[in-house]
Amino acid sequence: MSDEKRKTYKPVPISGFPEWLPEIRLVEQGWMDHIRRVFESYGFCSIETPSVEALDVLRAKGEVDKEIYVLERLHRDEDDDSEARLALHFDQTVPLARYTAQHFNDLVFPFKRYQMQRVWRGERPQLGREREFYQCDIDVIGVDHLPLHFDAEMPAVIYEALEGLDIGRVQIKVSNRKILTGLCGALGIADPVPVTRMIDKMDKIGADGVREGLSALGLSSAQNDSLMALAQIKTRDPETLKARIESLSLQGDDVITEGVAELAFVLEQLRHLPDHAVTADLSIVRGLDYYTGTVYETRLLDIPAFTSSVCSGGRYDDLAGSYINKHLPGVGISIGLTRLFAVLEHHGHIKAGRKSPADMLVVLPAEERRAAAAETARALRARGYKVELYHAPQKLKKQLAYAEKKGIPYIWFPPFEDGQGHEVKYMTTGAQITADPETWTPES
RNA sequence: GCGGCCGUAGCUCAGUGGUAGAGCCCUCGGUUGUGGUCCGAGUUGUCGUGGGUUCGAUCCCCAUCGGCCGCCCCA
Repeated sequence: MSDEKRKTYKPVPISGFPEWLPEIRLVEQGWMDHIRRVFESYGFCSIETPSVEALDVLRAKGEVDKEIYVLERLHRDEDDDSEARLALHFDQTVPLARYTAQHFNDLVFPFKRYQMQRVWRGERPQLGREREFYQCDIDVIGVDHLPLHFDAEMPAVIYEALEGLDIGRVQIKVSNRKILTGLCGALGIADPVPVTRMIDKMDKIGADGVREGLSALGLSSAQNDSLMALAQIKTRDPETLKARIESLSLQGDDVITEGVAELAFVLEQLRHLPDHAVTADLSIVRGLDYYTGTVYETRLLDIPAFTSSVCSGGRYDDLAGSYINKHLPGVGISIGLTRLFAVLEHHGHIKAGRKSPADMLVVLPAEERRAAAAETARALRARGYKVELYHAPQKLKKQLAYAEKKGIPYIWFPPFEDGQGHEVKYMTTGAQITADPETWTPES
């Protein structure tokens, strides 16, 4: 190295592409492990699809409005069209559709799978809105028919997954699109999309805001009143739900009746969850156009700073119609893991873990003792501990400070001289006792 | 894609028309086999980039890039 200062690129974070320090990553990893365990406990199997799909596949469902990252080889021959254009997937539903169609004959239906992968969207980054983020999806796909039972299983799974993350009380809001779209039809509203989108903002801009918005869309005050009366229904009791819909005098519309029955069934199946955990909320619609029945959204009740949904999904009539000539209805829900994690981290709700996964640091007393210390470390590892052997025979002050900074809770002292025994030090209390690497277990 | 705010050490920020500081962090030391506290010493910046005004700009003006927030949409 010369005296002259080397030229360096200033390292800067890439906006929208989050990364964590080890002590935060440890927590995120713990979350993923927990979520995975819950998913598997309900029998969902894991699949992983490539980061990329053919661009045509991603666009097959008509969602061209998504900002898609296209993959390009630097040395691609300009005229070479032999390779399909690839792009990073923006969700896990489209890849699932392609996957299901492709492996249709080898899959067992109803196909229950989970998928925890990164997805990419080129939208403007903001807090809780990244360009690269993890989604944890569960979906169930049926052939021709999919029992409503699964619509009720989704919130049950998600409640368990989120409830174990130490993020306070979680509430899953459930609705059924048939009710609101049925009402739009009954009211003679030609294009229900802008109307439902406005109603979906209830949480954000309030009832008055929605009412104004609906008027601005050109609805009559009678239409407005009907919609608002419906959209403000919020209950977790199926009987109350039915009663309140009946009081709106909407009988006779088959679509609405069907939607109410489905939603009531879902609520009924979720009675085992705590009171706060589930509610029907008729203002929930979801933006995605392919949802046809049950829809979900999730709120954190104890963290007011977190206003957006951390987990949402719904039922769709036909998952893979673009890829296979079969009728495959499904229902799915997705945890926006990175959004959830990043926002909570930003607001100081994530308690940092340790900077190292190691349970203990084995001290290296002197170079001549390295072989013996390494043997001690192996013995402890063989008993299931995560063990780091200090790398150099430096002053103990340095070795202990190293362990302290990394948050390693136990220091193991192998013999410094022949004939001596082992000792272990508890960093939390400072206590140090003699111990045998073959039998020692930490006092709880 | 549209609108607003902001760009000074790794981080949080102060500061002045005459080429810069604090706290935290980091490194080393306070002798002989033991961390966290305390004390002492030390390193770090093209003051986002380019141009203009000026004898002189980090500070004034213009542009540009970048970041953050809101909207759209959504996890």
